[in-house]
Amino acid sequence: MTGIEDVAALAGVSKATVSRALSGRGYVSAETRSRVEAAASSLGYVVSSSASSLVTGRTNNVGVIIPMINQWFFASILEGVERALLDRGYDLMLYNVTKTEAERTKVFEYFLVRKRVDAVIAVTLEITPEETSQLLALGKPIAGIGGPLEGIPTLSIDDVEAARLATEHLILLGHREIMHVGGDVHEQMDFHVHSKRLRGFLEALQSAGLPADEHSYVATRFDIPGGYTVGKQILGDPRRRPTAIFAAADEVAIGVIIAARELGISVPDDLSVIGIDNHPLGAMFGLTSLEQRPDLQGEQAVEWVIRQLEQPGWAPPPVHSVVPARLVIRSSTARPRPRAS
Amino acid sequence: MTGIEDVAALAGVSKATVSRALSGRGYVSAETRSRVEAAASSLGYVVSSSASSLVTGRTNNVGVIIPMINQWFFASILEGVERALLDRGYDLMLYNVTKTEAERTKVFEYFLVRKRVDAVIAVTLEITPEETSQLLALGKPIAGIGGPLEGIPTLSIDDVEAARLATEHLILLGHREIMHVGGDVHEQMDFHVHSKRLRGFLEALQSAGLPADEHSYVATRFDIPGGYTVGKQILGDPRRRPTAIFAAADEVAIGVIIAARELGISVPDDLSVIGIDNHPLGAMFGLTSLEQRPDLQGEQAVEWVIRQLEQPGWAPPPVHSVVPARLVIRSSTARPRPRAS
DNA sequence: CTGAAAGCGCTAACAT
DNA sequence: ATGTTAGCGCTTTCAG
Repeated sequence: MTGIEDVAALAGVSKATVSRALSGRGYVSAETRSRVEAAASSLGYVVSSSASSLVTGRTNNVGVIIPMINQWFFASILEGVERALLDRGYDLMLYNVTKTEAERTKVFEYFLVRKRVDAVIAVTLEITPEETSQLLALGKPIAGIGGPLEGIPTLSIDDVEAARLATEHLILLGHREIMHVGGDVHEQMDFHVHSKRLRGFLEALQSAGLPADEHSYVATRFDIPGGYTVGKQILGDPRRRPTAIFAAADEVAIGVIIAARELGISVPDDLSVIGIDNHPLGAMFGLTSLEQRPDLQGEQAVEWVIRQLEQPGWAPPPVHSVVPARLVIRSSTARPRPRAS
Repeated sequence: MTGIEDVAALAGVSKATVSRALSGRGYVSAETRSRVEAAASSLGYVVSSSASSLVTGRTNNVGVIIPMINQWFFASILEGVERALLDRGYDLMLYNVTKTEAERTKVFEYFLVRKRVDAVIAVTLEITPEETSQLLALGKPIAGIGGPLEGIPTLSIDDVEAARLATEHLILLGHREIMHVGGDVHEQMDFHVHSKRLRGFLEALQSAGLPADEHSYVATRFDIPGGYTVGKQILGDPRRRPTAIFAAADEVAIGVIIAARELGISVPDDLSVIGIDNHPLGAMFGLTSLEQRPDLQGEQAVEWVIRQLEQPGWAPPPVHSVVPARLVIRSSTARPRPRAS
């Protein structure tokens, strides 16, 4: 394996100069630099990251802890993080920590045990206070996405606001019988997403002077089958059927629409459905949705940690800060035509 | 940061002994070992991976190159790979290489440039011969999943056989008008999956003495919307409608079923649909499916590369070897009742 | 079974 | 602007 010494010899300079020329740190004359670069590439030289990490203390790796990969939201975040990281010249170490205790400890051990990452990005991680302090004890930049992590700067959209916007959109279209299909407020891994979206919904109704009771809201699993099941129930009885539904997530909304279509209910003609996320499948179902860009959140988190790495002293926005996603009503997709009023 | 020297001092032994005790390599008396371990954990000592990599030449990292994350098949592989790697004590470096040229070269540069992985797993990577040789030139264990990579041991299911099994299942149930909805044979990133599944389908028909013409097969995009679009076309005309459909992937099958239900066609009563993959959403649509376990392929690939790492001399099965997935007909879900004979 | 010592390949002062 | 030199923290002969 060709090392820095070979390059130095070929270029007729010292190892130090090669290091400076290739890393861009320190003064090197343009002429020398190009000679070194030529030598390096002709030899196919590449720095040994272990050697350079050993002396600099920097690994150029960022660890990502994520609870699942096989769901649109999480996969999107991961894609965004990966893209941003690669772009900035960092590598991504993936830790898919599931709920099982054994795996959790293993991951935390690895992180704490191996000093191989410069920073950590934690995605909707549900962790105990002690796990948090273990993370913090690393003394490395950390950013969270999607769930407030006590003591850790976290990114997420403004759920209350998003829900309110969605609901107001329906109200503006003339709907008065609007129902909310959301997640179970008592669910694990909630991070108050469900309760916040419910709150935004209720606030919007209230502002518009519309009544809200326990029939205005129903909880289900946060995926397509969840929405489907509930959709069949809600829409089965024509007398109780709302004219519009605000689903807390596109996946739920899609389930509802599938159910509706099977029942011969046309969306959006007979029933308006709006969701949050802008899930790619939405287009197929004529779904109106507020755009949440998990990939952008991922990119943002990367910015946060890298900025801390590269300009010491800089600190991300305070704990639990909430960065609103771009909320876009794709009105072209939504043409609700309420029967009521 | 506490180093090996501190541990040695506290345990009253030399650095060398600490190293042996903690790494498990070399002779250390049981008594000494436990003293060292106690010292290490009381100090919260962890080895510096850069230092140890520098001297051993091993990083304990495996690189994974994958073209996309946000799709069931790919995410499943990634989950399987991650699980297996974590289990064996390796870390996973993720490289999501999309089609854009810039990103590709960047990834390949990183791999070639940084010597930070011990092995590489390439998922359905469509690479040029020179990229292949770049990979091979790394001189590190490599395994591919899903697409035959010239010169690289690759895992995939037996597509022809899977398609044949699925089709035979329908034939056995009495169907004679069976249609295949598959991917476009001329598609990029094909790896012959589409043509192989088509071939298996045709062979099954032929063996059963059933006719097959150009109307027996239709190509579409390999996802839910793709299946939906085609479903509407195929099933719209009651006279041409087949009694059964073999979809080349569950996602396509699900699209077809959604279309069928909207048309008032009951699955599986009026129409049998079978797919390949055992996609989790299948259950919601009463879909019969052959089980493909991408996560298991991921785990297998990990075994291959790690085995090469840990027992030099061992070699994985020859190039392009095909490992059949577990093919499970979930007959409980499928109750086709053909109108024809 | 344990210790001493020689690096692994590079970077960062410090000189020049 | 470039060269010299002293390690970074660990593993691994080689002695004992």
